[in-house]
Amino acid sequence: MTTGQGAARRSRARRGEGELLREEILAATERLLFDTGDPEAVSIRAVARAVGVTPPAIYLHFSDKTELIYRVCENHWDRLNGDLRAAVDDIDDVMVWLEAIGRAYIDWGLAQPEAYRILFMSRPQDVPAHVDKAEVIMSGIFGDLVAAVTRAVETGRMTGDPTMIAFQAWMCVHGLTSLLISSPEMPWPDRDELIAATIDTAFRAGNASA
Amino acid sequence: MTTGQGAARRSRARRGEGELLREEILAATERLLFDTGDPEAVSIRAVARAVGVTPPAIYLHFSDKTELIYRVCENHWDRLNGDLRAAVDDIDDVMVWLEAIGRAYIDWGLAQPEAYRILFMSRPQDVPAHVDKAEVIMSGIFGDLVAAVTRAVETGRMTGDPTMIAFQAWMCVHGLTSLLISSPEMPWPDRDELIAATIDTAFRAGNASA
DNA sequence: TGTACATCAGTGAACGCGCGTTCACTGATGTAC
DNA sequence: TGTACATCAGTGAACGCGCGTTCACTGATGTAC
Repeated sequence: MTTGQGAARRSRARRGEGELLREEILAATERLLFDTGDPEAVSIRAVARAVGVTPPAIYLHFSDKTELIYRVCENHWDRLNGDLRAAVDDIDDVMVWLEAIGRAYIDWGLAQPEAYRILFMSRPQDVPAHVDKAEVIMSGIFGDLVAAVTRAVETGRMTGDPTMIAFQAWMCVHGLTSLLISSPEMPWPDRDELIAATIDTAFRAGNASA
Repeated sequence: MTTGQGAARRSRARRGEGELLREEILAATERLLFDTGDPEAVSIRAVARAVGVTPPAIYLHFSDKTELIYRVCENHWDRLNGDLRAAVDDIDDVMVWLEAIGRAYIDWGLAQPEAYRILFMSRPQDVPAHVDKAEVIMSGIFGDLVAAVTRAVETGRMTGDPTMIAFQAWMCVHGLTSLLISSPEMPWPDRDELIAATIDTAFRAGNASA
């Protein structure tokens, strides 16, 4: 087996159902990306093999490799935002919300390390030039975080600059998540304890009682 | 220019001086690695071009590509440990030492982001199998950190489990360093302020006065 | 001091590979009449 | 209900590329006698 000989040859879509292949290509690319965590390691040919189709068929749905990879990353962002929002959807108390979002973030990254790697640990040049990563992040869950911290400060439950506090909190949870991903073989302390301590530290910058 | 046509053809070393080429190869590989931050993006052929030599000449000094890359990474670790130790060499007070090492770590990563990326943000499979990364880290500057925190706890200046505190501190400074490296285009708050706040947070887990 | 020889530090050409992409094509599916 | 035709969803072969690695070789440098 060279690179997984993939599905048997895919039967051709009926007329008007060409879009089905598009979805299959995206799903296969995501699987490959998930396995390797490296956009460069995913090839058009490998995707085609995985789907059970010849390489030129990919070009019927994506203009080139860059666009294909980009579409998949777009999905990652959507999933991250969707999953995290769902995890804290029904929480009213802002301090509880903050703790929950921190945990949800760490869990998400550890559950799908390769997706996390692509979103937050990749080289800037791996992101297509027309994507405004700052805008993507700010309009997503991180924007919610800043809003939540702002509310906490306004109600006197935290003190300091909300943006600063939010960035610091992000750095704490990212530090944990990314180190566990990139160095799984380290003799880490108990993982649950580590997560609890990190959540605790993450929002201490703005802890009014500190 | 395809990939930098490199030096003009290198003049041949005199007899007994073959090891000179070895050093030049390592230096060129390090430069290429530094430019890309991606071990996969560095090729034997590109290294040979950069040195001004033909590809087979590389094999006179390294058994294969994996060994070449590994030797360069080894140098990175040595430099990290050497630079950081030098930065805190003459500090006696343990709390001052901790703050200084945190700053030195962040500065080092930001000054050579691609080296940092290779050491702390790469895929586990990019590291040659026979390297015990845990041992490399523990015997280096991180070992010094654990020792320092232990001293701080023993003298009553911090409280808690030294290993836990050290790991948490590492995560804080790593979170900052790696996010600044991987997302330079984000609208970060003032960098100096961010660094100061992170150093502050990093050791708060064990801050006896908290 | 001169010459044959071994060795060292490389070179040059070639191998087989997988890659992204293009191009001309095919053949099943649906539609018009 | 039957048939000619357009279209859609692909295929198959080929391009040129850079890669890691191997192999047989070369020619300057130093050494033994």
